[in-house]
Amino acid sequence: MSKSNEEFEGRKKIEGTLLNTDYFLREGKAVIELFFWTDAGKIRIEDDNFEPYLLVEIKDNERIEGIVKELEKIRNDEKNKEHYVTKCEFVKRRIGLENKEFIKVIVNRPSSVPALKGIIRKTKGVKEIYEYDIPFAFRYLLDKGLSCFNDYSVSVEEKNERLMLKRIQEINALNSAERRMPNAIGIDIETFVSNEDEIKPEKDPILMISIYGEKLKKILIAGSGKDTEMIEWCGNEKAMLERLFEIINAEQPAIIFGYNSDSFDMSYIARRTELLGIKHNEIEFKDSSKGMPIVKIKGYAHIDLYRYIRIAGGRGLNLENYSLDEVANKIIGKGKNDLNPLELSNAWRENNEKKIIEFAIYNLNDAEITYELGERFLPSISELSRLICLSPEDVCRMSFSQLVEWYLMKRASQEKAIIPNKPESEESYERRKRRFEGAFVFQPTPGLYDNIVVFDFRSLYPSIIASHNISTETFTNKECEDCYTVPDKNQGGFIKKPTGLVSKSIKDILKQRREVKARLKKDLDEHEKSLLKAREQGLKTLANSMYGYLAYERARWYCYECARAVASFARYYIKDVISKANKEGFHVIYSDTDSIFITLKDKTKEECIDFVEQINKELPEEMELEYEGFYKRGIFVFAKSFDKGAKKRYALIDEDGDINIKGFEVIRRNWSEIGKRIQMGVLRRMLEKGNPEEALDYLKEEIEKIRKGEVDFKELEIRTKITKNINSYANISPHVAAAKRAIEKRGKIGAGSIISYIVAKSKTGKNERISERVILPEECTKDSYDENYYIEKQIIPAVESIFKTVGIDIESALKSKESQQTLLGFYSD
DNA sequence: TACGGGCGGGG
DNA sequence: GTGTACGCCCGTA
Repeated sequence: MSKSNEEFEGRKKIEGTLLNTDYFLREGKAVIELFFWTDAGKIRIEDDNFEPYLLVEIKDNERIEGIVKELEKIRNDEKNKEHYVTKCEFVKRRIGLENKEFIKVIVNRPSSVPALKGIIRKTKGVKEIYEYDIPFAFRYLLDKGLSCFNDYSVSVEEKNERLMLKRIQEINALNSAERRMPNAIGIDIETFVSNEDEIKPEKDPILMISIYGEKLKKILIAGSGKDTEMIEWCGNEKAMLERLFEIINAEQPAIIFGYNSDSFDMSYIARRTELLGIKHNEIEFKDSSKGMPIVKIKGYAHIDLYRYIRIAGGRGLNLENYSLDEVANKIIGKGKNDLNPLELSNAWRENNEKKIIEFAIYNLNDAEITYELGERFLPSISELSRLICLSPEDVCRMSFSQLVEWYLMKRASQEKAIIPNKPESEESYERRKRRFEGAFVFQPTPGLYDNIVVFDFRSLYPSIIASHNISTETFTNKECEDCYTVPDKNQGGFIKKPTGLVSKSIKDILKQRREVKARLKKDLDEHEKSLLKAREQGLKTLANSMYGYLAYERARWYCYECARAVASFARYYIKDVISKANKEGFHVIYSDTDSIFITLKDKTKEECIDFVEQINKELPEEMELEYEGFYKRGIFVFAKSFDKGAKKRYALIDEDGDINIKGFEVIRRNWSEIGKRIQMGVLRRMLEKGNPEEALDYLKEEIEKIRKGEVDFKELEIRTKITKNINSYANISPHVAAAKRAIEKRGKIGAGSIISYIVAKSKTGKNERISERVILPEECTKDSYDENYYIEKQIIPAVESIFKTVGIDIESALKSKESQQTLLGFYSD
């Protein structure tokens, strides 16, 4: 049928990106609503042609007609709500390895599923019920094979000014480069604070709200003043909130970004709106939880970046904490303005317009960095959303295990396999107690090594799952010929055919990832590149989370035997490589989980590469040992209080002089900069020339400088976070003492702020506790800081194990050269 | 050593 | 609403 014909029949076609879905009830019947982002903005389309259901497994040898008759009689009316079974249909599903017929029990409305599930389960002849806890909007996407952030062409019919869905079809033509990106805004609020320990919407009003979008930069203030292009003085809070809804309604952003906005901004706005009796049709908040709040806004994708970054997005970014300032600095290179938001209340009381405007700018800056963080993370969120078939506001609040689970639910649905039920809480509790042996770590012999080659298995755990058909339904305890047998004895095995759901999913993820990586090698524009990178990351996340998911006690596809087997295969393969390497005359110095470190000695790099090739010929198809790199030197240090090498604590230097450090605590906040710097300096000198004496000379020079007062005081600062009100600390630790001192000198310091202090010499000569000797950075002078504290408590511990590794006892080395100076035993704490 | 409870971010 | 985070740190028995 041609396009004009369709239009002639009262239909029209809309092309757009699916953003999210929801549903509501009209005359007791569920109506799905789909929100699309199109060239003309946001469009809402309804579909009232989808019914809620659950699946029933029938007991063997039961007469199916009799059961259907019973099921169709089920009715349970409560509190003005009627719940009943409308009809039954027969469907084929795979359960475990078996194909069976199930009864699809269709009910009158979504909430009838939980309302009736108990009665249905107890009906005579019913063995088990399934898929009774799948959210309705997700069920719709699954059954229709739709996914958020995909592009669709939709035929719609206009009915009572509503657009009703008639046909929907994916448009494959739009590749990532052409994909439209939805418009978004960032939001941030500032509130009045009457008591800093307890900020509640019941007593403290919102003072200002900032909205930041590509073309929108606005600060609304709940007071009176002179408007500017950016600042709108709304008179009072009620008018300000009404104005906020008006702006959002006019702007129609697809996405609203906030930072900690589930717990704070959005729930605060929702609560104040309620308290002030503001009527608004534009925005509907749905606080959908009892514990930690989740605020959903109907028709908008509200994304709380704090949650996303905390759970998923912030991995591997070396964040000290998840404050907006820290996160924004690390990710987009700019942070919050230097202003204490608590002081806004004072400015407000004093009606200090100039100061209030300063805070307004501060407020907008927060909305701006929130928006920019959102822009940065939207590709990952949208790609995960596409991959898993969930709305962006759902994926951004999920843990890795949940992401994996929803992905498997999608895959199961595509394969017409039954989605297993969640475990009861007792079952989860029992599962939690089960342990198994983890990864293999080779205890290194401490020392400095030359010419190190590192190999590692590419995606070791995922590739093991893929190549041994490890899946919940393929595990078997029986002896079988056509099986992958777990290397550890009496741990069963996995049948080779058919491919299990978990294994098949991961195989597919790995394949997709290889394809994306191949595409990324081509010359692409920035937009497409960022989307493909995000997809690649999303696939990696899913693949790497599968192993943990199998052992996760609340997983639907939980499989203790599978997780145990993955670890067992991993140990088997890595040990196999180690023994083969040793047999070939390589010297293995270290190995951890999926990597192997060898020293070349009389071998060449080429021989190493040949060795890897040989190993790969013998490995299963999905598995691969990779040549990771060559390092000209490496140091493996002693473990604290052990006479053996520490696992996971080493440093390597490559041929370009870049140092790769593992396990040295160089990034801890409560270490002074000087300790970190000297540790790094010592490591560098050891690794560059392989000469410990040079490192020792460097250390002595640095210690000499500390003694002479030739240090940058900034390097002496120790930073610790004040987590609660300063008066509620029972023990006065150094940072609390510092905070008290700072309050005396500079005024209030709230919970959550980071306090910096420096340890000073005793003034009385009595050697008091550190907490009695802390000073603030601005008080520090050449003579005031305690050089012995820094040398013994900050420098020595940082380098001690490094020197011990090369046979230098740092205490005696320093003592002998510093003649009279006794370094240790001097200090008691 | 096990566990129970609270916190994180936000103002 | 066909779904209820989670991992860490602290104090206490």
